[in-house]
Amino acid sequence: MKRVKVSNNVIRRMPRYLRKLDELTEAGITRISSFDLGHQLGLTPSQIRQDFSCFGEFGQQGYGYNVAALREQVAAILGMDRGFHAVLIGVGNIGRALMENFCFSEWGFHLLCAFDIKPELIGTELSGVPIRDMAEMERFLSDNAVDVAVLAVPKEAARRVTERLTACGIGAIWNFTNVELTDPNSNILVENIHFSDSLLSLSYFISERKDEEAIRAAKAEKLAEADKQDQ
Amino acid sequence: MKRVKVSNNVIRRMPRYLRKLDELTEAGITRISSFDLGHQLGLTPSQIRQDFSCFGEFGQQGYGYNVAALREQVAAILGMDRGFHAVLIGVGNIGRALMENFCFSEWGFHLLCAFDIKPELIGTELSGVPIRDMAEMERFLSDNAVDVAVLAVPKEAARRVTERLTACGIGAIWNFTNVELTDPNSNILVENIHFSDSLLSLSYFISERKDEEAIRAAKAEKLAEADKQDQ
DNA sequence: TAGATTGTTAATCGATTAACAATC
DNA sequence: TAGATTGTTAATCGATTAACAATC
Repeated sequence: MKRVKVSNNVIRRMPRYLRKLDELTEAGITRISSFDLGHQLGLTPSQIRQDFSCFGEFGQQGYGYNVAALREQVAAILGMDRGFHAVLIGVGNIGRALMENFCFSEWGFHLLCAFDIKPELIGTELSGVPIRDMAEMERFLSDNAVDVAVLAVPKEAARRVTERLTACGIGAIWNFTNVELTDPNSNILVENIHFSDSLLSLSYFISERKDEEAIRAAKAEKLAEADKQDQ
Repeated sequence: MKRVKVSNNVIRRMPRYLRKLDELTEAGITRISSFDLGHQLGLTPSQIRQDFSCFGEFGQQGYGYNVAALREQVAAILGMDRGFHAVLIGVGNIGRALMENFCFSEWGFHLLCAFDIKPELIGTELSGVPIRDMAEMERFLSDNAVDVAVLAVPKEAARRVTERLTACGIGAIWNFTNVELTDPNSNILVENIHFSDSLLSLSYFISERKDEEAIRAAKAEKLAEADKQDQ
């Protein structure tokens, strides 16, 4: 597989391709053209072909793409076959929801264990994943090759825990706290799930639409009034 | 406030500005230049100024931006002062986590109620929010002005519930299911929280970095070998 | 006033789209 | 073979960056 520098936009589209390809597989569809795939995702055929061509030649002239083969290629591009190791920090509501509902292995990850400070949780298991004492985190991280720390601690603890993780030399953080961890000096990879950013973007779009509707309504009313005066 | 067509990228940066401005406020900082703000967010001063200039003139030559005033402008841009109404569909782990931990009102939203099908939940409250029977959803939506449905049902139910919501004429969905709801025919606003997309993007970046490291290591080894043969 | 910093126009850069030869 | 559709090159479009006059 090619690995040239690929733009962020392309990379962010890859998981969507994966999801769509899985959906097609489930629907029993075995081949698809860039035209149809683009149509289903709201993208142009050109973009589909450009995106995949960043990584190799996965299609066939006159045929299109084989769904199963393309799915495997996308999975490989995303690193789903690498078996990365993750640990979860913080077994609050979000942490528990992740352990109980989010299937790490479906995406190629192994969740080794979780950490928390609550004594009643320490030593127990959830969905087969052991919960350890937060105090043992450093030791565990030095004894085990861990690729990602899933950060699900309360807001107030976010920075302190991040410092500890950085000190351990962790390479990546999947950040569920509403704290901006991005640090220009650090080269740790941070991927954020910012619920509030997402909701506020939606809030913007709803506002925009309401304003547009209000303008349309005002125009319509003005028109109706003008009509009435004309008569 | 201006409301010209603003690009998606600009809008997605607004919530980050809001967060940073809140952080500055908490730290007691009352003014900031585009240079400093950009530095703290990893953006150029030009971009900061361009972004805000989409909505008006919020700064002052020779001074910069007043943190509190800018924060209020950004909040208004995002529609945080509009008091949008939301309902939650599905009180599983994610739904419960949202009710217990996510402060809708902090972002200007009112969570009116939640819906579920489990009899033991119906009629109870969580964080002061009543849980109703899913069967009453249509009636509730026609009796109340609801701007957003927060979709947190199991994967299998996602499409069916979306159809019901669309039939009710709901304007926006905040989608926590791992299902691609985007429908080219519908003009419903959909904002996705796709955990797996986020993790897979991170997976890509980790893979990329590991590959780069492997290449570097291979080069170093080759060099060392060449050196040994030279001696 | 002098220094700082904005808002905006112009220049650059990068991403998307279109076009088409290659070929299954 | 003819039709379909790729991969890639060139053209277009849009977003970011740089520059600078305006002005606090």
